[in-house]
Amino acid sequence: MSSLVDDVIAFCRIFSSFEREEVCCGSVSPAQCVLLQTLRGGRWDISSLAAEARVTKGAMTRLVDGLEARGWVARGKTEDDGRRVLISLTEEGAEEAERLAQLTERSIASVFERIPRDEHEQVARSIRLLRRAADETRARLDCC
Amino acid sequence: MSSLVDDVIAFCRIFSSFEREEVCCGSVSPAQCVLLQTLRGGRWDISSLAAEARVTKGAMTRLVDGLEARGWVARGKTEDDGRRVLISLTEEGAEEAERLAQLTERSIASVFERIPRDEHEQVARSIRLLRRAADETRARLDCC
DNA sequence: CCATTTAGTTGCATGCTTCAACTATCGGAG
DNA sequence: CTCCGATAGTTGAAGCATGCAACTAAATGG
Repeated sequence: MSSLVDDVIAFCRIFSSFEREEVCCGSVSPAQCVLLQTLRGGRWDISSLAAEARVTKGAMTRLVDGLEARGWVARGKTEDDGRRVLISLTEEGAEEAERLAQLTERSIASVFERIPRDEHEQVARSIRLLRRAADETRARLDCC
Repeated sequence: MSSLVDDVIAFCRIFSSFEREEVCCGSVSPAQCVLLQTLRGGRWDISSLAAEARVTKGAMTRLVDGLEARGWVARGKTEDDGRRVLISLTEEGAEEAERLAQLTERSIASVFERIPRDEHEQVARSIRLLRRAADETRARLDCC
């Protein structure tokens, strides 16, 4: 029972170190990497991005500043609400996000290669269950 | 196929945010939390701790400084090599590490509660496979 | 005995984060 | 319509983590 906890912790920490060393390596910070991935889904405003990443609006403003300075994202205004700022990927930003996504995918694939092929389906299913459960748990926390 | 990658990424990121918000919350930084857990296994020297955590020796020196200032770890010398510094938990440090470990365990348990009971065994097995595969992948990286 | 390597520390620069104060805008009550 | 409170975002100050490079102390080997 306790070994399960150890395994979850160990796996997540190793995955984080892969992210730092293989994906972000040199080019971007882990936080910027996550942000670029998030923006692949479309336009977001600062507050939503901050909530998604679980940081303050101030921190998100500066993360966006960093990506904007590199020409990877652009700030845009909405017509209906002059306060909101919509962040979107530039063409270069989309390319960089795609590159980082491929590195991440390759990193995870190299882990899966070390798992017997006949286990893959079950492992994928388990991860999906875990992800959903974690999403629900996190949502519950937000309302308390 | 791509959804598997998304699920792994999402789960690990949510777990990281749990670690930050529920476990370390207020008391210690995530890095210090990990370090305390590592030290539950016995004495380590700075270089080994740095390698384990994948940071430079300088960064590890300062992490240890922080824990030492709070009275949670102690620096000790070895008899055979005057350069090495052995870090060990103090009694208070061991208590804090235990407290953090329990918080982590509770956090993971609350995720598992949202997974059907008859899936638990399979999920635990999958996580163990993933952890081992990630360990091996990481070890392979070290030698390149 | 001296040169080289190894363990650890420290100065400096950079980046992420929070908190709190601040600006600009929106929306509703009167 | 006007004013007040709420909301979106930015900014300044401070704290912490980290890498790099220079440095000290100790071990190792020729």
